[in-house]
Amino acid sequence: MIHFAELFMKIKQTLETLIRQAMVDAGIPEPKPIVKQSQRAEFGHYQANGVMAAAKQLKQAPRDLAKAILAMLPPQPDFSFEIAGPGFINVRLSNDCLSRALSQAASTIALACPAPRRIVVDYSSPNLAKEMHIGHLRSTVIGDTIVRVLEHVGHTAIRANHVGDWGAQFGSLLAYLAETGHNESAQAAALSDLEKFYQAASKKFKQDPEFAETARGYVVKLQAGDPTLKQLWQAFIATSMDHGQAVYDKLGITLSKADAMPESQYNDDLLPLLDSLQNQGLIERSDGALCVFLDEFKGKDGSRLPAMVQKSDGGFPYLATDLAALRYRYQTLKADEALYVVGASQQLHLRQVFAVARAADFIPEQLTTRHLAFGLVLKADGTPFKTRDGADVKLIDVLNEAVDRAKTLLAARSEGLTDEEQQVIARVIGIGAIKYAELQKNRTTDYVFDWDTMLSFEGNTAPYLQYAYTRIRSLFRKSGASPMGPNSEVVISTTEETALALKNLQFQEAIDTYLDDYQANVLCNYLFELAGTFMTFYEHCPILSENQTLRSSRLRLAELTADTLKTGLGLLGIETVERM
RNA sequence: CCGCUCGUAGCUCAGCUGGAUAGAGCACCAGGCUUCGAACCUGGGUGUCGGGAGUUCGAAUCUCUCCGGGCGGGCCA
Repeated sequence: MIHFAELFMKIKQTLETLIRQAMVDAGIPEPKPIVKQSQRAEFGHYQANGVMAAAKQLKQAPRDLAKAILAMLPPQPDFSFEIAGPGFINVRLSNDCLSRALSQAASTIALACPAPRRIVVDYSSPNLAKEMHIGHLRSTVIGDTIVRVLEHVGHTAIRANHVGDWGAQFGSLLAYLAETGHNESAQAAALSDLEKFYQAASKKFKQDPEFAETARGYVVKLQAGDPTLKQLWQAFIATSMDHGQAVYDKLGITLSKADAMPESQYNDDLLPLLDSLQNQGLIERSDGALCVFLDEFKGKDGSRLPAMVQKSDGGFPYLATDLAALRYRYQTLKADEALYVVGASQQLHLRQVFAVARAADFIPEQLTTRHLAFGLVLKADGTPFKTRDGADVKLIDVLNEAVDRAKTLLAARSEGLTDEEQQVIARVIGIGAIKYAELQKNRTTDYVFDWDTMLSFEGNTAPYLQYAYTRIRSLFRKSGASPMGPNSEVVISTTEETALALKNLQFQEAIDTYLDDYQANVLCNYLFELAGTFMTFYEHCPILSENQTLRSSRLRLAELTADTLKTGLGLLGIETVERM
């Protein structure tokens, strides 16, 4: 008999353990059961694929070995096993087992994490002095999902917003303002004005070598602590941070100003860091700059790839800052793990950061570092997402458009909603659609941003999931039923009920799979399947017209589904509404 | 030239610690609302899994090679 309190939503693990033991008992030295959810209903609910490989090793007939393994299993009233094909073991859970698992389930909330870790998640990381643009969407949304899930399963997630407040871009901005006499007005300027200055400045930086030289001088002056420049700079930062927070609030991102760990905060660490590298003999002067050359970045032809830690003019490139930041994550934040939600274009850079930090012993072996890369945001025609004149699309404009579009669609479909309700619902749907469209695709590839797809309200979209949720809520409104609660009985007789019960019980497995590689599409697909399974159940299984036992059982099944949907969407940072 | 990454249905994408007949959504076609919300459900798929070779009982998945796209490769970040 299975102890549900322990195995609830850990079906796969339970089977894995069970079958592994049976394989050992059947004389297999190092068994790999390879338990997976079955792809087809005819192959049961789960299948173990490991018998064939083991049979090969032992030089036995696979089906005979499968039979021997099953013979080693203690009696299993909850599972039925079947040998199929060349030697698969197909497993089916009994309806009674599913029913008991659900009846004893307090909710679909995950179990406590057995080994909590401190995990720093670097995400969003906008450059200050500019408005946030569409390019910041991916890191922000992907990263926010990661911290939500980590916290959900009991880890300590430390949000790290590595905002760019300190570098050459500020040098050219300050130089430009000084040259054009805009210093006074810039002090009080809105961010959009600052951005214009910034664009003009970076254009000049590229075209005018003399100006570029001046700009670099300003960086050095700023880094040396020039009071006038510093005051101006602080005004820029404050304006930018306000803007950033407004975008986060609108997008429903859990970042706050307190999570900002700006580049400038590592300013005082850079020289000591350089010293440390020097003392360890890792530094080499090359063309006037200080570089670290590691063997692992050597080309086949012997060419060496430098990791530059100080420029020839004495300034520090971002590698130096990122090294200091990584060391800070270990020394000060006491991280067990550092995740970087940063674009794929930074792959080489981050590999260098990790490698140099390890070579210099800034971080210990057991601290795991991971670059969670993602691709670009493209338009439907496959070109980068820019305005017609090639400028970055402002993130706040995208969010507003999403809400506007959702409101239009809502007005055409919904009845009986007040303007105020429509406003709220349009925000939840519009923002949810953007986030879901982003998360639903594989993180690593480029992503096509398409309004019509994400807001079509059909197919694998946030509105479909939100709609499934409102249907369940409506059921409870309609019936006047009070919440069923954890101990209400679930009876399962139809295939639709079996499917829905099983799906609900697989929530934790979806989360586990997500945590392997932080691919949110795993969670999205799970929720989409859950919603689809519910819709099928809903169409085929009458609820309110049934007798008391069946009625409350099915209401409970619906309620559990609503809980799972709401929790799951919540992990993706997507809200639900009672009606839409 | 070197490195990383991707190439799966008309389109957007899953599947990749090797497993059964490669799956979804969109679009398209045909059905289903006097009954719990039809933003839904049911049925309809002849795909060189970029090409080739290799490893294996078995390859979309692993290895090699070629082709094609994207992104990187010392003084921007």
